[in-house]
Amino acid sequence: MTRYSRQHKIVVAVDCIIFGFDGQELKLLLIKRGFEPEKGKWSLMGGFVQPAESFEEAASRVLHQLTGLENVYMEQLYAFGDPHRDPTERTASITYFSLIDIHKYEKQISDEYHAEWFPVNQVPDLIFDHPAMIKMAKEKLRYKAAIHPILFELLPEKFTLPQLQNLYEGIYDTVLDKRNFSRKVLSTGLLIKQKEKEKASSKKGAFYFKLDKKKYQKKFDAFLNFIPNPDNLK
Amino acid sequence: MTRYSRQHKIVVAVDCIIFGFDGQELKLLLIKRGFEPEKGKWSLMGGFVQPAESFEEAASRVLHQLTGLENVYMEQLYAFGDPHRDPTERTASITYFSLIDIHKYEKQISDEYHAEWFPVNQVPDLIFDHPAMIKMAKEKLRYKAAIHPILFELLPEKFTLPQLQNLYEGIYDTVLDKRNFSRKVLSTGLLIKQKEKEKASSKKGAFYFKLDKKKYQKKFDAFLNFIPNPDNLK
DNA sequence: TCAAAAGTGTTCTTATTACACCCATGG
DNA sequence: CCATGGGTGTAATAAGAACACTTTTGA
Repeated sequence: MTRYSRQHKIVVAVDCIIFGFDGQELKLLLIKRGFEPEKGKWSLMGGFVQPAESFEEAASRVLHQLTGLENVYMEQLYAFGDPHRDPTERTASITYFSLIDIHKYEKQISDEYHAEWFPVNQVPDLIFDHPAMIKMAKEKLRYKAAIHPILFELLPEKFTLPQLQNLYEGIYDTVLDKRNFSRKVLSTGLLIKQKEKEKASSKKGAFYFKLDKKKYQKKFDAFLNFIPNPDNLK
Repeated sequence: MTRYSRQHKIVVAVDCIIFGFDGQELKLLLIKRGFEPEKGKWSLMGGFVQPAESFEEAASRVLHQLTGLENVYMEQLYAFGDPHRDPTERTASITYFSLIDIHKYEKQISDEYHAEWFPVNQVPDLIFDHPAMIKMAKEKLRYKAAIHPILFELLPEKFTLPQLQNLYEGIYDTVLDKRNFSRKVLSTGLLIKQKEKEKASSKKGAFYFKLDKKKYQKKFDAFLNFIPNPDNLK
C-alpha cells in the first residue's frame, strides 16, 4: 500500500498529570527525569508512545509504571504540539490527567523514579511546558468537579463527609457550609452510609460513607452542582 | 544536541469538525477526499502538520484553506491515536472543532474541495474514524452549549431571538418555551437590542440583537444554563 | 467537665417552570 | 380582516443560601 512517504513525522509522548489527596491538600506526583536533556530536573511522568500502542494505552502503561495502579480514573487532557516545546527534537505530548487514591499507590515503585508528591500550589521548577500542562489540568479539575461527582476518585473506598468537604474546600480554596454541603451531597443519592465511624480525627467520630457505584456510573455525566457559585470563585 | 534517535515517529494530521447553522438545522462541512487511500470518499477536512507548525496553526491553516475564514471559534477536541486508524500508515489526528457563521465562508474555495454541508444527523459514510470524531464533537457541542454562550459563534452578527431559540431547539432536539427562553437569554445581559427588525420570516418582524462582545468575553467561561434540564435530554 | 468536631432544621431569597393573551402586519 | 409569528407577565414551585444549637466523647 501507499505511504504518506514525504510527510513530516513526529516523536509522540504521553505525560500524566497525577492528582492525589492526602486528606489535607491536593497533590501532584512528580518525578526526577532520568535521561537527557534536563536529567535530574522535576517533570511529569511520561513516556514515548510505542509502535503498537494507542495513546490511552501508553498513558495507562506510564501511570502503571509509576504507581503500580490500573483501572484508575484517567482522561485525555490536551495534545501539546508546539514544534519547539522539547529542544532536543520535535516531540508532541498527549497529556492525561488521573485521579488516584493516594494511599493505594506503591511507594517502592515510585521511589525508583524518585517520585514525590507536591502540593498543587507548590510545585518545583519543571521542564519544558509541563507547568502549562499542570495549569490546564488544575483548571480542568476545578471545572469538572464543580459539575460532576469526580472527586470521589481521589478518596479511599470509605470516607467521611468532613473528609469530602475538606477536599472540595481545598480544591476551590473556599469554605463551605457543612449543613448545605451535606444536604446537597446526600441528595444526590450517591452515598451509602456505613455503620462504622472514623474515630481518628475527632472524639465524636464521623460516619463513613461508600459510593453507590451503580448510581455513580449513571450520574457521572449528569450536571450536579456541588459548588454553589462556580462563577464567583477566586 | 542529543536526539531521541531510536524513538518511533508518527505522522500527525489535524482534522477539523466544522459546524454551521443555516437557520433551520445544524450542519457539518465535509469534503471529498482528494488523495489515496479512500480518494473520492467523504471525509472531514484535514491536513498534515508541517515541520514548523503547532497543532493549532495547522488546524487554522486547514480551516482557512477550506473556508477562507480566519479568527473563527476553534478548540481542540481530542487526539486520536489508534495505531491502525489509518490503514496506510500510522497517523495520529489532532481534531479541532469550529463554529462558523455559515454565510461567511467562501463557497468557491469550498467548491475546489468538493465540500458540502450535511445536516449533522444525516452525514454520509466517512473514512477511518471520522464518524467517531463527529460523534464526539456533537456531544461536546451539546455539553458545552448547555453551560456556555457558545452558540452565538454560529450566528451572524445580527440575529433575532426566534433564530437563537431555533438554534438551541435544533441542537437539543427539543422545544423551549419562548417566554422563559427570552427571559433567560436577556438576563445574561449579553445581548444588545437593535432598532431594526428582521422582516423576512414574519409579518410583524423580529428585533435584531447583537452580542455585547465585552460581556461575552467576560462571561464566556461562566456557567450559564440555557437549557433547563441538561440531565433530562434525550 | 470541657474542648473539639459531628450532625442536624428552619427561614429567606432567588431561580425555574408552567402557562395564555395581545400585538403588528402583509396578504 | 385575518392568519402568522413576535412579544410580554404572573403565580406556583423548587433550589440555594444563610444561619445556630445540640450531641458525643476522649483527654
